[in-house]
Amino acid sequence: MLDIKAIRDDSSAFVQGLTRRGMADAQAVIGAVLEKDKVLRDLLVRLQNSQARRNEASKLIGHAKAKKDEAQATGLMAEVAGLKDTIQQGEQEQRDLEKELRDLLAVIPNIPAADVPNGADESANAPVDARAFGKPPGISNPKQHFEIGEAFGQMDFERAAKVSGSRFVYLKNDLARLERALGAFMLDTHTAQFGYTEISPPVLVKSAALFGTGQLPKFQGDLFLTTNEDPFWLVPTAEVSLTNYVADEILGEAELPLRFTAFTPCFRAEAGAAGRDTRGMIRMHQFSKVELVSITTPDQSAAEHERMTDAAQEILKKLDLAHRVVTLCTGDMGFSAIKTYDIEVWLPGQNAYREISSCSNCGDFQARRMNSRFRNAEGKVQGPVHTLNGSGLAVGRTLVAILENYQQPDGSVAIPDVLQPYMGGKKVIVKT
RNA sequence: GGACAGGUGGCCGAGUGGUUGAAGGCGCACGCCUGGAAAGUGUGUAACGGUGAAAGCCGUUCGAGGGUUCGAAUCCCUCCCUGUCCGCCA
Repeated sequence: MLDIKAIRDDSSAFVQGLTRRGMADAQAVIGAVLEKDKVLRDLLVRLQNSQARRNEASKLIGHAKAKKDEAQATGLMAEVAGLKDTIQQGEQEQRDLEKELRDLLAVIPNIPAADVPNGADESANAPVDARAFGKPPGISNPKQHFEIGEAFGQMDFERAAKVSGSRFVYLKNDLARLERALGAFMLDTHTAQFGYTEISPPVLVKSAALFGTGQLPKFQGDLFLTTNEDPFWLVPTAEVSLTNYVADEILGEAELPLRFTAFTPCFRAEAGAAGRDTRGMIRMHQFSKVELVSITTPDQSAAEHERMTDAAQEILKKLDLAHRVVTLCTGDMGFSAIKTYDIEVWLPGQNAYREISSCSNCGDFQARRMNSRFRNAEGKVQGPVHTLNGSGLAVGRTLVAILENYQQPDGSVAIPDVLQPYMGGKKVIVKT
């Protein structure tokens, strides 16, 4: 949620920021917000004057009654009775206007940071050369991960389709264990090396949580919703559960930054993705992911963003997987972000770099929606915190990357050194 | 799911219709006291919004939303949450 006061102070900066994102009618959108805000504030001045007079008169009534001055009390009571309708009407109008203003603001995306490159789509994303790691391995006639997994008899899309439909998979045996190993390895790295606190969070959440992180109300179509009387949403990412942990709270500055990590399933409807990545495990309705979330003060968030990206990259480095990092351009960023790094891992089977992590600084955008603030050592409330989230990493896609990058000429797949302890010492995966 | 009991400031806790935004305590901040500290003692200590150059003034908020009343933390209705017991259950 954008800050209405900041919009009032410098609306052109917001028009400019939204235009950079590719919003064609940014001027009109901000104009509508300002107009609604003006109507609301005009109402508040009138309403509050009436309320002040009512309060004053009511106090006088109390005094008059105490002094047994019934005549004065009766006169004042008549006056307040006259104000009653005006006030009740005004209060209703206030509620309506506040909701209308909130509804307008709720669907406006965050403003990109100054150092985010302009652009309409992923072709304008900017490589971060200093973060690039490794070289694509020279594998002749590389197989795709699903060819390898199916040949092993450990990756079964057909049975998954029978039971659940498309975009689901059964992993079996060593591949099932590999998923669990990756989750444990990632959690261990983030907790031990980067100070994240391991969390096992809810994966069914209320609407308010999804509003807080920005998935609702605009992106309802990407989500699954249960059908019971008080429905739940299935989280599309643990970002929702981890970030909303601090919703409606005022945190002490001394306890910041908070760093949370969790290994959870994620659920995405993938509406609008028909025909994309239809084969294999790249795009599923259900997948597992290790998520990173940081809650910081405003002055820490930019540095924390770099640190979080380091943590995510560290996993790929330990696995010795070639990857590159791009800064998403204004047109390719998510709704809540002010700046995003995507980490793209090399997939020999696809002969391409594919996204395996996305690390975003959301500034105060989510904090404002969640009502998460912090106070300084003196106890003074300082305003909204900053929130960041990143994949550290997408476990399904990491498994894909391992299969494709570690495939051997004999059809087996070597297990990266750092994972062998998690695989009971096993060094290689073969057909079972 | 059923039956009770509750939801008040950073925390605990008083408060059943009229200077109560809220006693008291804890915590915290500053001062006094002390060689220094503890103890003791004094003062201060909510958020959000409107208005204003500022000081300030005003409004809203006692789980949420409605209602009664001239006036609601206090009375009524609906909902949510927490605790305890029972039932069910991984």
